[in-house]
Amino acid sequence: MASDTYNYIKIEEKWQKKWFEEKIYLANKQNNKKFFIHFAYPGVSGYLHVGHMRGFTYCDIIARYKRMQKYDVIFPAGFHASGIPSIGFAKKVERKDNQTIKSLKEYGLDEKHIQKLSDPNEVVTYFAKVYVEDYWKKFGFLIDYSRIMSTISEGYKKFITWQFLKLKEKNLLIKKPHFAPFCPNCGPVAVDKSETDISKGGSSEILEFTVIKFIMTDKTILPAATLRPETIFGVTNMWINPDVEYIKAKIGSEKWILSKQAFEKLKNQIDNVEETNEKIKGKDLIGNTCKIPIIGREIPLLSGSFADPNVATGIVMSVPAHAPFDWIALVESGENIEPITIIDVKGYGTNPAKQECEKLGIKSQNETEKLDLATEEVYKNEYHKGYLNEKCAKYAGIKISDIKDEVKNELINNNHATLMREFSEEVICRCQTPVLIKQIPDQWFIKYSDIDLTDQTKKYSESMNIYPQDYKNELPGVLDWFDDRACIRQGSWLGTEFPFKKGWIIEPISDSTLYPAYYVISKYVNEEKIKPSDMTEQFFDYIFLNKGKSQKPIWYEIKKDFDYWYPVDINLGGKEHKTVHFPVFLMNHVAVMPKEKRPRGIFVHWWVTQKGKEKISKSKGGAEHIKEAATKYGVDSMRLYYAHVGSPFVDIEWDEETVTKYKNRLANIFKQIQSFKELKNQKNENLDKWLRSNLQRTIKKTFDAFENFDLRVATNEIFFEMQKTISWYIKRGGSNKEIIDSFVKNWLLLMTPITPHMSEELWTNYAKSGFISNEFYSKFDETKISEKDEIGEYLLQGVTDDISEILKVTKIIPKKIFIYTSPSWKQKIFRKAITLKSENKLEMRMFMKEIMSEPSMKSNAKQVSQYASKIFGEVKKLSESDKNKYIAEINEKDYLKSAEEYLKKLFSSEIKIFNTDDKDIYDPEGKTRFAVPLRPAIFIE
RNA sequence: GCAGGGGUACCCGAGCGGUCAAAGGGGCAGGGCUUAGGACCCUGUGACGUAGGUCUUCGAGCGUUCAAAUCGCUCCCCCUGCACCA
Repeated sequence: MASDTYNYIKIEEKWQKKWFEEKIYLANKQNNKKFFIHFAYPGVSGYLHVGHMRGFTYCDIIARYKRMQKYDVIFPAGFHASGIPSIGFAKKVERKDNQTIKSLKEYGLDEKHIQKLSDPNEVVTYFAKVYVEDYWKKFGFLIDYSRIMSTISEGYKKFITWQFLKLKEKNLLIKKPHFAPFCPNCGPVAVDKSETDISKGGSSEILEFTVIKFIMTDKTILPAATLRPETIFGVTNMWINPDVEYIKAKIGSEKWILSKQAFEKLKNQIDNVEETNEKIKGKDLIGNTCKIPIIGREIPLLSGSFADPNVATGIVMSVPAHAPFDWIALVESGENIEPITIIDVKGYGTNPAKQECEKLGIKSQNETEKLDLATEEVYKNEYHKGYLNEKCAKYAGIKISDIKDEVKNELINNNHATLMREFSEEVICRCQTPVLIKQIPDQWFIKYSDIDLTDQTKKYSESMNIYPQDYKNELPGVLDWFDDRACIRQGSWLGTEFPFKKGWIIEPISDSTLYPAYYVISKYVNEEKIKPSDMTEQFFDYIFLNKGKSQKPIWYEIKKDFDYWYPVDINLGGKEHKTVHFPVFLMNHVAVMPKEKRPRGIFVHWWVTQKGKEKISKSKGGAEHIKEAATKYGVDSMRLYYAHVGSPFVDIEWDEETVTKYKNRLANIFKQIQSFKELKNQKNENLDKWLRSNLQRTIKKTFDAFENFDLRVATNEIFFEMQKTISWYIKRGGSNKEIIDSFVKNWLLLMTPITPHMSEELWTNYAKSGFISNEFYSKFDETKISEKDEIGEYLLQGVTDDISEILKVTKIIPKKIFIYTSPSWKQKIFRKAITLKSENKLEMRMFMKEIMSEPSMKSNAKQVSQYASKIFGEVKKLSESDKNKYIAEINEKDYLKSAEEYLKKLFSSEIKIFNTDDKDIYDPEGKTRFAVPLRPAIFIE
């Protein structure tokens, strides 16, 4: 294979081997300025796909850029192994889940190894290796691999234990009852969109019903569950499903009638619940009456088939004036009951429910879809615009949005009601059992609602570098909204035992808030310079809080490290972390760490999705294995793809063809750079200076973009603009070895953070020694900027465009092209105007006077005044950069002459270049009069 | 309802007061290279135009400005989170 072919597989392997053998990734204290970057470590839940690599790649790009800017970069990584994912994975292996076994086999594991993975700890060990070897190293990441850690390691657990001791000290651990999803079979489960624990209902939410105790004549309680307790004043009747067999239960000292299903749920939520053997058919209840608590009004029990025994208590209170379901059921029942309107809303008459039903043409309680719509509409209007009316006694005149909780609390406080939690949709556990909501009487929480903590964090976040800006603006709101978080779980979870309650495990969000600090220590643990058993409270207090004294020399060494590297400069994570991980990351730092150790920056990136904005997933295809993709497209191509295909702050769609295009582009650049070797060395003063100048401008632009973590802009400059620039230079006939060399050298340096492997290869080809990854950037050199030559090329570009345009329109095949640059008097006038404008003194009368004061102008007064007035308006509109262009002293004729050969070739025509001031100009059509500065006149024959 | 983000040429997407008929891809059309190959290169791709021009366009409509895709207001539509919905 020829050396100029882009054999990315070989190249990537070769350089990774070298980097990792020489451990160039180690964080060293050398330059006295440091940069700490890390990504939100991944959970260990199985093989990752190409989407995950986006954020990791951003991190490596930034880290590599910073190290080339002479920062001591520390870029550590680890695994979030706590929680259930790895247990879930092990369980799947144990029960021989087809998908799982298949994927493991595809990855090349043998039976024996697969068997081992029924142990969660083995799962973590295995995937930790896959992540490091097959993902991170394959992508050439200069992660400090000496610091790799996992959240279930002994050392880490010590660290988390310490953190919770500190939280307790600060009174940020509190105890209160909690209601959590629970599977009777498997214990606690997490209900979230990823559905790791469950097989159905991931988007379900926990609703809080108020169960109002209606009293029957024999004192039995008829508990009606509602989300709108304030409507109690408008209740006209109850709905009982005639086809359901209800049961009687003892709740405390009370006797309740409710559905069997409701009872099963309540058993987990309320104490002293006991089933009796008594049952009663729904239809037997109908016809009885009961009393509304507080109000005492007596109401009938009617037949309502829509009362679902699976929802809440199975018994529904009827508010026909405000609930469309109730209204329609009432109409259908044929009962002569008058709805009671208790909420006045602008835009509604006396019966909002009826009104909405009529609007939507609802005729029957079976039209649930329409009824849901109507309900939503009524509620929306009432909640925001409604006031309780005079029928609501002391609550009259109060806005619904303000009253809701008040009514609820009064009912509860007077034992007229209680609460019941219920999922908004059915949730089924992985084991196929329905998930319930269970009360945990004294759950521990981290008190994120703490006002002082919240305020401090909000205030601090203002001083941080947060990307994108939108998130920075959003963050204070998120911090306010963030409520206490239950921080321990009981069940089969991996993690650290909670120091204040035996057998309970700290849950995974709470154990990953301060973890970047542990990267400083993990190195010493990995190297066995300190044993987890030595990592006591005093140890961490000393390292992190500067409390107490160093008890061993190694303590001092670690502390020096911590003080050098900490705080975090950038914590980078996907948008899913915006409302969970990042807020707790900040709040814990603010709560526990000294002020100067608080994080300095957060970078949020969006996702890689599949076509149609679907979240990438294996079942829907497109989730290419990272290892395969790396072979298919090349790692550098993928890095370039991530960096360039979209802004970091939008979702991008994974598209194989697009990745292929990037691969081709890289191959082109690779070949192009190789081809420069064959150029003959030849100078071309103007052009050379132009290239040199352009290079510096690009460097400036690229650095600026990188400094703002504007990776896409930087990448665009490097891989698109720079290629255009050098192509133009070559096309124009540029061939100066020294200049090209310097351009290429800088180009390769700039490319390195994004496509490090290719850069290394070309760097060696260019007979440079050492790793380009270890090189430093040279500073932007303003002295190499040559405005004149930049303008010259701008002029030339304009001339060629104009000629092309003329040729296109006239369809002439040119024999001779005449170019006339503008006469000096026009240039003078133009410059004059610009100067005056810059001084803010451009005014017509003065302008003319000043021009005419020159004798040479007077002799040409007519043309001069014509031109001056024409230019007057134009100059007023000029932008700053245009002004610079026009004011520069450039000999247009000479510049164009230097490009004569190029023009000749380009148009296959003879080229004649004149200045309008020249004598004996050939100008049969008097085109010279059109010549203006930087816009020569053209005549073609 | 609250909060946030959007609507840009055939498509994806950048731009976010003048350098914008609007980057960059892709698609399409033509040409080149060639073992005429889905690789690569060049040209074109709003309309009109036999001289470098003119006209119309950045969801819709008003407005601010010498100047608006870019700023303000109103409206329509899409997405995300939260709230809410027996």
